[in-house]
Amino acid sequence: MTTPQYWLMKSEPDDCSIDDALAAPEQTVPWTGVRNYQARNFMRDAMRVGDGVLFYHSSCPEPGIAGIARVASATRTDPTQFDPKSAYFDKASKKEAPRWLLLDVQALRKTRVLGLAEMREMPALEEMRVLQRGNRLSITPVTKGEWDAVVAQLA
DNA sequence: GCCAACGTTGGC
DNA sequence: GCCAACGTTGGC
Repeated sequence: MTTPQYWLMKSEPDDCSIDDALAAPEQTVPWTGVRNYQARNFMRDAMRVGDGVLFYHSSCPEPGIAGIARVASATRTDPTQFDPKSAYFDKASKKEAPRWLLLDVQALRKTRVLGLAEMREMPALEEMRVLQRGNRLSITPVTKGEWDAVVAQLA
């Protein structure tokens, strides 16, 4: 039994919002489109079923945390890398050695949006990975302290 | 649309 | 292995 871990996962709401995830079967969506090795390695090497996920809306009018979710599966091959019609197609990825993985994310509840500006005002989030200058990772680790502070702020 | 910041690619 | 050029991310 390992201690639960916490993550923040960015999604463009035009692509998959917290509402979309809640409306999916079992409130679960395959997290397609991760095309960054560091983020992939988090999924493959560190994320475990049951880990907490802050569901973050990016590239939208109101960026911020929009819901709470959980990791719902281990990793498997992301099929969109082999689909020439997909925006996530990767012509350099070979079937016999897929580069990209996904895992399932289960939405648990929608929250009010905890916006970026409000997050930056929270002392408990001062060192939060996603808020660091220049961060572009779509999946970042969240400490228990940060998780608790976010959940309390949303309550 | 702008632009800062970063990751990846590819020539050498 | 270096590093310039390029593409992408993502807030504003």
